[in-house]
Amino acid sequence: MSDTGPADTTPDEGAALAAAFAVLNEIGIIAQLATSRLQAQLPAGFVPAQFNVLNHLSRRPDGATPLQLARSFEVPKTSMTHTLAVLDRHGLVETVANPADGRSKIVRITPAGRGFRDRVIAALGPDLTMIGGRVDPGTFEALLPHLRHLRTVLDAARDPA
Amino acid sequence: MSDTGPADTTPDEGAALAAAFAVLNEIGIIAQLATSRLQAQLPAGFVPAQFNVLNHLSRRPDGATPLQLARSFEVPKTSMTHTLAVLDRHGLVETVANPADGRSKIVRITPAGRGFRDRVIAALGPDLTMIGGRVDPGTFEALLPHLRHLRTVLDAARDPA
DNA sequence: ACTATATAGTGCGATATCGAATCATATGGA
DNA sequence: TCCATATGATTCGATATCGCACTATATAGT
Repeated sequence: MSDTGPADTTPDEGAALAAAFAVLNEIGIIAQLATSRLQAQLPAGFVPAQFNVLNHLSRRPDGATPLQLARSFEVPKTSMTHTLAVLDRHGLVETVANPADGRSKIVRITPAGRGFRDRVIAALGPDLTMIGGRVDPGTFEALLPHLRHLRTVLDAARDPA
Repeated sequence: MSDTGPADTTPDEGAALAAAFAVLNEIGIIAQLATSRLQAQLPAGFVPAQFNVLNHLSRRPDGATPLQLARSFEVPKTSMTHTLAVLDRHGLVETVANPADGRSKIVRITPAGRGFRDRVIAALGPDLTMIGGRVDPGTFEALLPHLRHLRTVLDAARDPA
């Protein structure tokens, strides 16, 4: 068997698997590095998961239910309950009853939450500019469509959930 | 200001920032989805971080020090101490004194650890094959060189550490 | 050699993440 | 209507992750 690939496949399948494995490996490493940089820009006491939820909600003016958020981020409901409790405690999101379902809630970002998000993004700017200045021109543009496509496929291939 | 970008830049800078932000956003989402799939294939009680260390060590026959591992994954030393303690307790890595530095240790993967890693990768195969069958042909090959390049730049741009 | 400082690793307490169980409300079928 | 089952959310206990403080060893300057 090859160094990184799984066992016993035809050469073509093996090569395809190796490429997929390598891509996801690189993506994992880049995400780790990017998360570290995000973490470094967050106020003390906040973690990337909390910012990510705020960022997500900033594009949903109508809000979302905790379960929808949990599914979007592929985390257990209980983790989202905790994350939302923290954001709520800081006044960055607000929670109201779901008029369509008495068991559920609607979570919305508050103006304070929007300000928080905007400040973090602004703080990331110089970092991103620095990175942008060091990569070959066109790198991001070359990556983006393929990444969107891959994400769409992965997203559609989730457990029937 | 644009929807996702930071404030007050020239149009060109703004567009470049938006592209970089979008790429890292997609990468983060894909990594999340991929991690969930990895998680699903791990034996109960193991987390991706532990597998990642095993996978990393499988390519370093001479082993690595805990600090090197912590830096590779950009996690605090204390997190790595814990991760290695779990792997050690299960006999998946072994730890010996560092002959070159009395304060340090060398961590190596054991045959059991290699078997563990190989089994997980084999279990991932069908999943990856399914994904490979649903993405446009050439997607992974198109992504890989640019991702490697981006990772290299991010890696080189880390704090002087 | 001696001292000051830097570095590798760990112990501890706090928060984050997660799985199992629980409670409340919805939904579908007799 | 009543009951069985499904679903949204939370509580609780266990593990993971992390920052701070500490110990032990190394290194540099004198």
